[in-house]
Amino acid sequence: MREEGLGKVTMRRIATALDTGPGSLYVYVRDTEDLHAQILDTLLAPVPAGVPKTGPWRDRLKALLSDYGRVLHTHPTIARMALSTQPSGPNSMAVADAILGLLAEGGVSDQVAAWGLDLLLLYPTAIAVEHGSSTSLKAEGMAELAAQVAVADPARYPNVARVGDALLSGDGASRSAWAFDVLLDGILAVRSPSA
Amino acid sequence: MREEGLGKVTMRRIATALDTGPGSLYVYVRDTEDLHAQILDTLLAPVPAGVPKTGPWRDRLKALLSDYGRVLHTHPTIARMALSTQPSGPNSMAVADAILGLLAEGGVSDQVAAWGLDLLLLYPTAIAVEHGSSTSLKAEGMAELAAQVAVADPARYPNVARVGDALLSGDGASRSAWAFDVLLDGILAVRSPSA
DNA sequence: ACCTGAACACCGTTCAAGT
DNA sequence: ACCTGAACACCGTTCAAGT
Repeated sequence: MREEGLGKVTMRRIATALDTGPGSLYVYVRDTEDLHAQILDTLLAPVPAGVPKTGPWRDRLKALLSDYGRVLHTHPTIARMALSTQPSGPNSMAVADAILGLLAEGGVSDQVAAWGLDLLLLYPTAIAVEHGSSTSLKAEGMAELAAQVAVADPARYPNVARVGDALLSGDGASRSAWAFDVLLDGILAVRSPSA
Repeated sequence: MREEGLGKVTMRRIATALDTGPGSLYVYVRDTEDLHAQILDTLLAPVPAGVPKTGPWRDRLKALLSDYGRVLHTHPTIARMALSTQPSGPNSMAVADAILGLLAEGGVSDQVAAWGLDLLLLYPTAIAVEHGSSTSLKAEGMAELAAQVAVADPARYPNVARVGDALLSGDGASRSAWAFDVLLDGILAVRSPSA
């Protein structure tokens, strides 16, 4: 049934792919949101098993988050949904459980891990949505930003001018790896929420 | 011109509000994306000035990021755009400059600040998009999640079961404040990117 | 020359009407 | 009883035709 979704995943597209009319899907799903949620959960099935069983917890956690990000990255429409709704379903739950387990292994308290989980999942999801818009547009925006930075009036924007090209340095992969390190360092350093 | 946008901000809606046909906006904007970008930049105008001029850099930075988040929070359609495109325009630039300045004040290296800027802006943007879907849906999703956590099979999901209610604890404001602390602690702790 | 809105190609969702 | 697709209410974008 819900096998392919690399392009835009819409009700009508799936309906016509199934040789039926729109509205027929509403027997199986309540909503477009629900449709996306069900697809995401099936896409997530192989993720928890793919994480290495040995090695430092931190490396395993980063591998898990990268895999999660990769899934969303290839399905931007689904990523958009994952951002607005807490993913539910057995496989999403398995991913969450694995993350909590690895954080516990790293000595993170349950309270911090509970809130950290959301933060850790939010990053790859947001990145996937960010890259969702066509790549050409992204490159164009980058070029525009580069031009703006280069031209930035040092009097009005002293810090932008000083930092300069560093703002544009690095590709997606190295930035993601760095971001996971920031998040994990932050989670290890932060004090427990006083909820 | 572009004054109100608390609901859904669409080409057609603005066009009819301006007593003209759709397509007429294309004289002023290239795209829906461009429209949103221009609106965001005007919304951001008062933000940099609103940050307190005295006090610890960290508190001022958190105040700035909160203000940025508040703007996006009241305009979810715009937030969606801000997630997919690097905000451009003079006021976005001023916000970026202020953040870089505060990080420098905190002793963060330019290299780290450059990458940290993106990460710091990503969080409030993603949260704004997340809250974009109608509040009732969010509450429903929460209830569903609560049910799932409560019912979680401790054999299959041992960590979810153990952490339990902590996953659902805290409101948006306290979670956001905590997340900013994680990000800042992480940025202060992380090693410089080896770009 | 410049603005415009009809037209095109899409959406999600509902619900009367068929099987 | 159950599935369906015509119909409704929206979108963004283009471009021929008017001013």
